[in-house]
Amino acid sequence: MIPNTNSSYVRVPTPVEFSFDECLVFLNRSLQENLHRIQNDQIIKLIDHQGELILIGVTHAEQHLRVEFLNGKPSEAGQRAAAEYVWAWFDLKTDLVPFYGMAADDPILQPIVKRHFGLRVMGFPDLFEAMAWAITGQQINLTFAYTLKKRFVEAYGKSLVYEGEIYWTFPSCEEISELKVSDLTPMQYSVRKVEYIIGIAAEMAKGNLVKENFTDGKDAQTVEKELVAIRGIGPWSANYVMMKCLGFTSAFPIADVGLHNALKYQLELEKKPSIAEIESYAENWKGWEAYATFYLWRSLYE
DNA sequence: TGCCAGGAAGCCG
DNA sequence: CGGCTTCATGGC
Repeated sequence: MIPNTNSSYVRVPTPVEFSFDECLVFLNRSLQENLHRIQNDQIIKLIDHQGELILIGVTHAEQHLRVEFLNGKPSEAGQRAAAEYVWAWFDLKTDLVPFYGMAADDPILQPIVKRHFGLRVMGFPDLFEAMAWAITGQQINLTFAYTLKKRFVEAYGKSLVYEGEIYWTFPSCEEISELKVSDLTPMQYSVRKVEYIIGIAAEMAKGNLVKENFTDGKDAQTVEKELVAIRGIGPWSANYVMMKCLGFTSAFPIADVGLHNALKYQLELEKKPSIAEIESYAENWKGWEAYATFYLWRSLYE
């Protein structure tokens, strides 16, 4: 191996309301996760910036994340892209003070927020990844969803070996747009999910579907409507993508089974709450439904 | 072993 | 618009 003598890094400032450990718990939730690896409190992840493969090692230091470049110093644009990726990944742009102010008086959220202070909505900066993962996870258990993602990534993603371990990028929309349905069904994706994913990849590859279209100041209702118009994206997926990729703290995947189970356990209910009951609980969460949901999900894997 | 899983489309009235 | 059916297969 060629020794990396020109070690370099960038810093990404973190707010006070930030807990690296809480974010790590989330990133560690599946043993099948192959888009990052965590060892010794360092997150290692491969990023594809316009064809430039950048392997980053993220650690936490005083009031910042240190983003180290492990496979050589990237271009200036690559360094900037890596910093922006981390910024979006940990949702560092959101000021959580008002959320915590609201949650302090909320009977459901108060204990969870206290226990997991500093947890951020861990996101998907890449729109194609967010949409493809949402579709993959529809109606199947998370363990199986991770199995499917692992097969998908290892068939069509780019990879790089570093210190004996292999790191992957999520497949690009350009590559997936050229696939046939029969390329993916052997992985045990359903035919319909493959149609959805390839269809979305094709629209993105043609430039008809871009993240900036949804982050240019449109209100949440408009964005949700535009997303739901896309085949394969229903209300749950639209709100999931808005929450995890587009930065809407008001996004609310209210039909989510995990959310229902979290509320059931949290409130010690006999059965899962109805949508109407959830709407009632959520009246207090206005503007922060995404964070309420993410913290409730967190409460499921203590 | 049968019900459940981080749903959505398509059809019908 | 609201309800019902189909898809599809692993996990536990």
